[in-house]
Amino acid sequence: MEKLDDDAPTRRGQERRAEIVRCALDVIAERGYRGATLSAVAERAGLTQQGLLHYFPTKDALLIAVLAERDQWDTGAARRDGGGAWPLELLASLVEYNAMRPGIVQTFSALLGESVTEDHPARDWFARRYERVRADMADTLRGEFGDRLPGGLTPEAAAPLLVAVLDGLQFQWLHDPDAVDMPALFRTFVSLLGRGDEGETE
Amino acid sequence: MEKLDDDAPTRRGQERRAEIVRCALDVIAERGYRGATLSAVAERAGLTQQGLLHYFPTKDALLIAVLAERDQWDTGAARRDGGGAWPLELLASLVEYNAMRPGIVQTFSALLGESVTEDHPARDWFARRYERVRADMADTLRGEFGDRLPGGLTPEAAAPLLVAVLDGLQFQWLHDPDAVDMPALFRTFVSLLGRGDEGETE
DNA sequence: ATTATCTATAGATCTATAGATAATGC
DNA sequence: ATTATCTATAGATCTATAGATAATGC
Repeated sequence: MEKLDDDAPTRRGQERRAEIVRCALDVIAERGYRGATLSAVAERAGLTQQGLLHYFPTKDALLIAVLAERDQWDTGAARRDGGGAWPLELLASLVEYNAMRPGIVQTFSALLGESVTEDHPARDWFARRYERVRADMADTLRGEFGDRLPGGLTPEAAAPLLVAVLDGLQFQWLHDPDAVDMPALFRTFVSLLGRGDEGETE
Repeated sequence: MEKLDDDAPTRRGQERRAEIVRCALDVIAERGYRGATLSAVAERAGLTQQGLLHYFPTKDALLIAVLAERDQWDTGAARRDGGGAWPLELLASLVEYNAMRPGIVQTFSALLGESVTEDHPARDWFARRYERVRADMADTLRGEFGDRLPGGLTPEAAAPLLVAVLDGLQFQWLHDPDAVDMPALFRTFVSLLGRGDEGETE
């Protein structure tokens, strides 16, 4: 009595959509969202611009799919440690992982930058994401350390600083990967938070 | 025997140029560089798009003028403390100052984001700027604290983290100024660097 | 029938060039 | 003379719509 697809596109169609989203990620990394033309994305996916609009009726619809992809990515990362929470050590290894994927880092750094401009279609998404990430991070830190981290900060103060270091290091690293050892610097910051008086090697 | 203007434009012309650059800063804040059309900048400056091109022959020439403006700004800030150097306290008050000028913060955050994309005309400028800022900051920290900060970090490790916190907090603050107390959070970070075991209020 | 693509094209923009005209400064 | 602006316009793009055609799945 169950219908297998309600209005669900065919499997084939879903794969094609996913493929187009992947191409969009690439093109956004190269030119940002405003610079990413439908034609460029379509060409990379091997179809015409009008063919692309068959899958995503507007350019914004494509962006929404890109952001949804990122949401899943985040959820996946959170799930890997079991409970929507990131202990510091897991965060550090996430940064190591990111350092091997400059493309995806570049995509979302470019989008983050654009998103502060007025009426940008990803503006709300980033605002909400930050709110959520800060709250989750603070919860996690509180669960791990209580009301004070070893370094002396409250979870509510440490959370936005952690996020800031993550984002900020990405920009420096994208501009000069050889000069900025992103994973090592992040670990240095983490140990600064986690134990106030550990010696750090540069 | 001295000629007052070699090929220098008239005073009037220089003022007009400065005015146009200010308008460009505004429009970039609203739409980023790629989204900032010459017409929009021209309209804000009260002339036609072709009139604007009389002062800046290409769009990139206008961007270069915008970045030069920022260079002067930075130089001014560095000079305020006497020697191209920023002790931590002065940095903290710079952040307080920035928190009162969301427009300019937004302009350069948007440019920073765009600059990671390929062939962006500001790409080199940001890469070089970061290199210089990190080096200056490390020098300053070393001059102030020697080879170890009180919190245990080397100047070379602390410098990129400081820059990352500055940039990263700006994005969060732009997205939600009420939720993110940028100056307070920056001070918290500074005191984490400066003294490993001070109590922090949230 | 539905899905996947394509050709054709409308309707906006965008940057930049060419060349005219008015105003300003020696 | 030089500087400041304007009108006109070329030449590219860009997003999106309309409608045709081929392929796929019940």
